[in-house]
Amino acid sequence: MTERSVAEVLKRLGFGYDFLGEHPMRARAFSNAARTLKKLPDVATAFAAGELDALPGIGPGVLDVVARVVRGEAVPALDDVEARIPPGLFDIAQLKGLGPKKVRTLHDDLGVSTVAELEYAVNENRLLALSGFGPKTQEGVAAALAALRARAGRYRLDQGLAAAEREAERLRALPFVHRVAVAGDVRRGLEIVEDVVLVVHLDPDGEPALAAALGGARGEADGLYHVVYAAELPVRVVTCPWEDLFGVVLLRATGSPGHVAALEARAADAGAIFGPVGLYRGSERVPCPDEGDVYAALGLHPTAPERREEEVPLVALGQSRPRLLRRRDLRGALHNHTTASDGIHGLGVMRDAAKALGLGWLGISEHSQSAAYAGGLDAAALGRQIEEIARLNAAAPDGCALLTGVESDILRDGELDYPAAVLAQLDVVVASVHTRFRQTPDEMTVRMVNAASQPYADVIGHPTGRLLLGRAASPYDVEALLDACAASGCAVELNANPQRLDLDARHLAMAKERGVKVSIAADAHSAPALAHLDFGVTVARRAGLLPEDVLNCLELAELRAWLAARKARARGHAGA
DNA sequence: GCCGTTTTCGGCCCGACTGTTTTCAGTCG
Repeated sequence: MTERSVAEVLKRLGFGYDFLGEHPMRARAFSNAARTLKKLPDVATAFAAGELDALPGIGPGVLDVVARVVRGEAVPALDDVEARIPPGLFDIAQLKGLGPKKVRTLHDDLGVSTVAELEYAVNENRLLALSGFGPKTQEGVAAALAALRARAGRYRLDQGLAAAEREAERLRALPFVHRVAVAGDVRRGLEIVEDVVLVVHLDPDGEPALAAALGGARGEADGLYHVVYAAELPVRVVTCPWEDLFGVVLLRATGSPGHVAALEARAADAGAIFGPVGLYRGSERVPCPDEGDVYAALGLHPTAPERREEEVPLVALGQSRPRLLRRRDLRGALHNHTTASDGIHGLGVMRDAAKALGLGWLGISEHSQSAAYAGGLDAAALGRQIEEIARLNAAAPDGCALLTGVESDILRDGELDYPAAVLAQLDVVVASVHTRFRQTPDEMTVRMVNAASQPYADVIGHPTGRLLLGRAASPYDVEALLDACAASGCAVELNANPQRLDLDARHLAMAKERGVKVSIAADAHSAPALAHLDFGVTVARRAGLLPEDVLNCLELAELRAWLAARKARARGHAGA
């Protein structure tokens, strides 16, 4: 039912060849290609545009696989590999700490071919006897299995949003459907969702036909029918039989329960009833074709979907309310990568893509020298990029301005990865942790506070290091980091990659309280990935951020002034 | 399989970490 993505197919080929031990270098080639294409949000579009062959590590063999996957055809090489490897082993290979070699041992020496069998083997301590395995390995596998169970049925926002849009399109194509809207946790922009909720206005007798068209199960709750079916995610379609009820149904299907309860209480205070099938004053139903009609009838400003949480108060008409950040407030974005480190597009392509998104400036921050695996730049390579950026800026003075920078690894004690003289040449320094995630919380707190106090650190990148449904946030004292940022003037990043969304909304609100500026970073490793900024705006809105809280909203000259002030402070620091 | 101031063969990101070993393989970032 769910077709595999191009990157997944390539990854399976890579693992398969590695597991079979026949073509180790071919395996690496496919694994590398999978990693490269993962940096593109939409491989099919890039393939259709003929943009893939230019990418490093993408040759005729990989392109052939991509073409087949995009066209929905079978991939003979994958069929061959999958015919020779029990399917469960591909799942086991996803577990942290288990690579092709260890999976091979598990299979050959223990007869394990499924996740369930692996769990059973772990419970019986049977991994201990395997060569290359020991108590720590078994503990690690047990933890990875627990993490796998914990994320079952949970999806990232980008996955939920993509599925919601696909399913909404599908519903709109049905002749008896008049209007479709995305609701639920996806609409409120939760970083992790469990299902997709859609609201449809359809013919009064259209609901059985809807269930038939979707192949779903019918149900009924609070006087409304819904249809439940499985797509990439579980989908629940709430049906709205009357046009002037749509606002009510959409509002209630969007939630949160706490927000809906607050609206119900507000209605009750005004002697009205806000229920599942309408807003009633006495026996009269108030027509509410849109959500705004509900809020207006209750004497309220509409609450943005991202702010509809229990702890966010309703705002009465006549009360002033701050205007939340919008996408079009963004003038630029920091922290992006090019082919100079581990990005897949060059400076010119990145700049043009940023301009096409309406951005007037774009910060380039490649990996630093310690990050050899990501093609980190030494001081000389940084110097060459600074010159190239100067040339590009001079050649197109009216285009999107490129800012020089680096994403410096934060070393074990919080120091940056270059001497001050090198950092001083750069427009902006983003400081991020990429190694030694397993320091104790106290050590990590000291490390992060030190990093935020480094004179040349301008932004702390993806501050907790979490990977959603992958790696937990580093369990250190984020408030101590924010205090240090408030003291030093260092900004914090909201990494907008949907796998990170780091900091989260709760911590961003704490940053705002302290007056710490937020940098919404695409952390783009390809030109199309700049679009991830949209997710950043969603999270920023959930945190209640305003344009004035966000560095991206500065005009180029204002940003340069902010950076220059930090540079002057750093020089003073060095002179002291 | 991909790639090329190493260019049609012969290499292939590389250092750190970890847990396992008894000198290092496997995995990760």
